[in-house]
Amino acid sequence: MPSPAPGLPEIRNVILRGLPSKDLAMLRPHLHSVPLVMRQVLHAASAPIDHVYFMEEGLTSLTASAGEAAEVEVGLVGREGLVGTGVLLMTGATAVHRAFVQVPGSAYRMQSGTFRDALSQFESLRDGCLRYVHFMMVQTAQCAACNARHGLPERLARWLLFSMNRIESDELPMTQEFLSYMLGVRRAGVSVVANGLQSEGLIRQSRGRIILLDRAGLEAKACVCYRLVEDSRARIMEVPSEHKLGTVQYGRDCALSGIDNLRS
Amino acid sequence: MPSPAPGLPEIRNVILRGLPSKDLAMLRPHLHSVPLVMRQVLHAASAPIDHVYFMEEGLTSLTASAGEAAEVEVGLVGREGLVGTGVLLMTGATAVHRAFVQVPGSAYRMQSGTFRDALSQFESLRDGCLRYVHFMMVQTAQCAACNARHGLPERLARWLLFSMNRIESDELPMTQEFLSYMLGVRRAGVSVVANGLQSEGLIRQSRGRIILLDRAGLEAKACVCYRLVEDSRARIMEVPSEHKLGTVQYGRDCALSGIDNLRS
DNA sequence: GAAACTATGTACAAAATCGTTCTCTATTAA
DNA sequence: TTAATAGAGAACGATTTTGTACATAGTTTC
Repeated sequence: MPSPAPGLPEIRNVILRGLPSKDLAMLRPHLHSVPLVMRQVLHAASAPIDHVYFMEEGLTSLTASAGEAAEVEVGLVGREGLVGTGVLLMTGATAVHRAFVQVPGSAYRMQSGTFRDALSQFESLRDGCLRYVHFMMVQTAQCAACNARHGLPERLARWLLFSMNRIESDELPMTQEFLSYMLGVRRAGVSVVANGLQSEGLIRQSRGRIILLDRAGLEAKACVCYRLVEDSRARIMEVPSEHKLGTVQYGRDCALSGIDNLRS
Repeated sequence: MPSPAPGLPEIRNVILRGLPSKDLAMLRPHLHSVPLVMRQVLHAASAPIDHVYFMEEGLTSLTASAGEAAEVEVGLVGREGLVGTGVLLMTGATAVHRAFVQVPGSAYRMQSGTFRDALSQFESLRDGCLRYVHFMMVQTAQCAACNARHGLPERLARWLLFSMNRIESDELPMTQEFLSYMLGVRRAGVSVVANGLQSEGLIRQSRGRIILLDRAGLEAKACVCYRLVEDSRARIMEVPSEHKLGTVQYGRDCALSGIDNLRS
């Protein structure tokens, strides 16, 4: 990891890290670091988006409504991304989805108006954000295909791996109840499948926590969607311009911190 | 319908119609009208996109791969849209999906390089296209949610209505085989459900053709997803600037041509 | 007009998922 | 310490979807 500029906290967000330092310096005064607390709603569905959030840590979930009290997840945002993409795409945009915090963390927040001004001024920012929109489309589309064709075990494995990659941890603070909600299935169904994974030694669960024990094993359980989306992320988001700050590739050959003392 | 400028064919594409006539005139030399033939592939998955297509007539389907010979539809493009959105979002973009022609028609084609140049020159074009990307995200996300939560009958009804709206016709040239492919389900399943709809008098089928008999009835069968996506399309794509050319709102209260002589 | 092909209708057992309900246990609150 | 609550495991039949197979009816080809 490169050390931060003196006096300034290090930036972890992949989009911001991809900006030329000159541009970043000019944007900096408008980026306010805010904590993200559990269940916090960053924007509601069909409501105006008043801030965008460059994720620094934690995990945010985007959901679409499938009728009465049935929300299904259509995207996950970690430090590679931005919550509030609607602002990029349309003046006075109201949100397509609901965005809420799944795993607490922090983000750099910017007012939507300021963000729009910044977009027209900085090509680097525009490029980085549009690139991220591209990735989000891949993610959502693959989610659609996966929901149509793949069984619960494969989808659950995919979701666990993808989420853990987003927060760069082998431990996921998440109840089965919530998981079922995100996948659009029954809670009891998740219970059965998760137990299967546990008895195969791939994960370990305890009330509201899921711990990865065997990454390779879980990847073998997941459907191709996992690999497709992760590879897309690497291709789309890990651009040459980020080289100067170093690159992180998770999920392929990068050992995550702490994986060893969790094994067994 | 407004009459076209003398000597020029009328433009039907919603994005192009939304452009100021001055901008459109400058783009015109780079827009080449091309026919779209059945099953034509406009771009393959993970291949470079060399042209973008502003749809004029017909229907193009975007699919994502869910493994071995399993493609699932994640979006439909009619004359409201553009095929090749990847070019907007990323320099040297390779396609996320496969795009192929479901219902023959025509489009205005433009070279990707030219399109990129045009985007940086014309704010109106950039706005219109990004707006469309926004709608595509809504569509794909709703598809993901729908695939997760809703049963085959609802999804089939949704698909039929949405497709017919896209081509502005009550008749859809489409086999059950193909339908099943798009929805990611068994062909026999579609057969049973479609028969149900037919015996309820909502549609009529004959080899490779589906005819809408009772729009209101079919809308009642469809899940909320249909309404959500159509409403989004109206909100996002039917912008004030299109007023000067007249606006079309399908699916809500607009009687489609020929609906009467098909009834009964 | 016969043959070949394509699209559709139908059937049946196997599997997956669902909705529901009931425990049991770990954690939290009083 | 006790009571209340939330998370997880398990069981039930009901429903949906699957995989597979075969029959029938339009359509095209020769």
